Amino acid sequence: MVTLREVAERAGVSIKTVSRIVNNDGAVNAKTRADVLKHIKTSNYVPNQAARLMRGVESSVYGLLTDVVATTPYAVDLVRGAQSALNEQHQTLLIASTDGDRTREDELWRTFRSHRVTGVIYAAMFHQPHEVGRPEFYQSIVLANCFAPANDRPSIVPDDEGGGYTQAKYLLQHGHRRIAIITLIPEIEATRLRAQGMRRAFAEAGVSFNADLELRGAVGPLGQEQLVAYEVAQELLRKNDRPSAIICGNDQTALQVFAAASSLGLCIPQDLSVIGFDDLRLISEALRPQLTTVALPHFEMGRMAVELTNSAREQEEGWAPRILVPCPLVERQSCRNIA
Amino acid sequence: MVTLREVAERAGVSIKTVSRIVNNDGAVNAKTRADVLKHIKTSNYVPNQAARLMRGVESSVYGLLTDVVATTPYAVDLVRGAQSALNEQHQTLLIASTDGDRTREDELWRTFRSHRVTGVIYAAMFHQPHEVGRPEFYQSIVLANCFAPANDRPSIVPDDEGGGYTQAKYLLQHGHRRIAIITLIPEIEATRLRAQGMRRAFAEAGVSFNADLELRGAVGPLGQEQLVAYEVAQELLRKNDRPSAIICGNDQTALQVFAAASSLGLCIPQDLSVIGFDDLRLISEALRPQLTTVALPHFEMGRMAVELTNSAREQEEGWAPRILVPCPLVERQSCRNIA
DNA sequence: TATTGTTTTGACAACGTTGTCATAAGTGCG
DNA sequence: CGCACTTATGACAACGTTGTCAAAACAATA
Repeated sequence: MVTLREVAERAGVSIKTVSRIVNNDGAVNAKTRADVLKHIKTSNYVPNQAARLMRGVESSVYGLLTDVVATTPYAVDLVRGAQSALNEQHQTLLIASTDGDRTREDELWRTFRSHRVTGVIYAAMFHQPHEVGRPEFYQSIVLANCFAPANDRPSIVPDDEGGGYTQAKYLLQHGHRRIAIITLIPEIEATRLRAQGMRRAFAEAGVSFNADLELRGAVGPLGQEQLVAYEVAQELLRKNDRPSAIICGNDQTALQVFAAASSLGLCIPQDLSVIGFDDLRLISEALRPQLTTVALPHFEMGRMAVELTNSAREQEEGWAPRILVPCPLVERQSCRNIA
Repeated sequence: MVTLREVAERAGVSIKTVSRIVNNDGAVNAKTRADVLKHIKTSNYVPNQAARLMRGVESSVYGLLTDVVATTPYAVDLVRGAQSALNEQHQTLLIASTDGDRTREDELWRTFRSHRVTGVIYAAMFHQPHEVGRPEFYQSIVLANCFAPANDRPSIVPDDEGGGYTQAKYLLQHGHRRIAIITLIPEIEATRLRAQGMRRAFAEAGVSFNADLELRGAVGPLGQEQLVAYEVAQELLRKNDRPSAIICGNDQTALQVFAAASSLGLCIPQDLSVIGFDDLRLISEALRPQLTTVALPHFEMGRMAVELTNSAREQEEGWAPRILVPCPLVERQSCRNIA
């Protein structure tokens, strides 16, 4: 691998001069610069980051630590968002996954530290509390899609309460009164928050909330849950007083509701309105009719996490903002007005 | 950040002794080791990878360079597969995405080089040829889901021909004769290869292949194509001599075929058999009936890419294997026997 | 005890870069 | 020409680690 020294020898100048040119730093004679640049090109010189790091220059690498998030398609947008923000700073991303294993998590914190990464984003699959392994290691840790129980780490989470509110309000505004809800598993924070938001919307609209119509669309332990939305929806829709609309915990659930409806000869949105959550375009845009849903802004969360990492570094001990990212409505064709 | 020197001072030994203990290298007195280990623990010492790298130790980082693959849910499994293989070697993964921009790609090759990554996996979104930017830089580049036009780089690609064969053969074996095909866009290698495989299956079964039933399910430029499978399927299924089965280019297409069928009151699999491609479980397992499909083994490809990277390093110039990963059938409930 | 062999330890250089400081070369002015 | 000042360049140390080699400590043997 070509080094500064070699380039310097070939160009007949000192190492330092080449260094200056590579880093655009300090005054260099235009003629010298042009000449050295030529040699840099032809010799394919690339600076050695390790050597720079040793001199105390800040590493140009960020770490992304995930639990099982990398297993899910949701992750993609978060990573993409982070990358997009990092590109602008000419930084790259070191990624690793704990697979939910605490020992492995500790190990990975050490690995990141040994690489002297500039900052770390810890992203969780589910919006839930998470205690960071060794908080003393870093200034710049940001939690994404989860938060520190003691609120001593900056975090960035979706506004699930607002998302639930948006779902319910949208249907209420369209004249629906008999609205069923098919939820995610109750263990996760999102489920509780969204239910809260929905209740707020119902209350605002002066519509009484019918708890009988709130059903679980997934069962089983967190991370290995099974979708039962199809069966749940079928049961709901077979009733005489079937709901005119269904709020889904995610777009996959909505997909199953679509299937259940068509199995009973019901048309969407004529006979039933359906609203999803996540905006997994793979599903929401492929469905016919296309799915009206509330977007979980993973891309934005990834971007913001990086930005927050930068400011986290300068922040005072103990002060830890929790940023709520709004979940916007994405209106398509799966809901109708029944006013 | 604590250094070897500091630990050595506290423990009252030389730097080298601590180094030996950290690396489990060379003979150290048991008593000394125990004592030093204690100091390593309490001082939270973590070795500085940059300094190691400078001494010529091989970097413990691999690079994953993608075109737009990180944008797609398919990517997730590839990354996961790569990570799974790397975990076993205590290596981590540096990732970056070119977004299809050639200049950026060159830049990223340089970035990876400056980090002295051990090997690089270049993963493409579509199975297609790709000329690696600066082949002279690395020994250990492996292409995943794409291949070098000159065949001078090892690559690892799905066996699309076999996948197409599997799809067609499965339906033929189940007694179907009138089989429609809804393809991906023709620009990608996969489309051509799968068609080839299907023809082989038809020929083997002695069934004549009806080109009229082969239709495009997506239109538009590569990377921004639009799904029109719903409309295409509706048209197909309205005909008097409608097919008894449809082969889909991916699971999203199958999703649209499901929707088209139910819009016409047709039941799957009673009235129509559907087989997908990819096995995006998000879709294939959520659909009702669950989707019979052919899996695109991204996880395996990621794993194998890493392994191939290791052997690529020792390989001779010019010799470049192209490894085909089989695409296995995943049998679920969307096809029926009409024998 | 002297000798040999083995185990354990440490001094020192080197990796490639950048910051500090000094020197050399060039420029303008009285 | 001498002086101050600016611009351009280089010598050298330092970052934290590991490989090389030598020395020290200890054990075993004659």
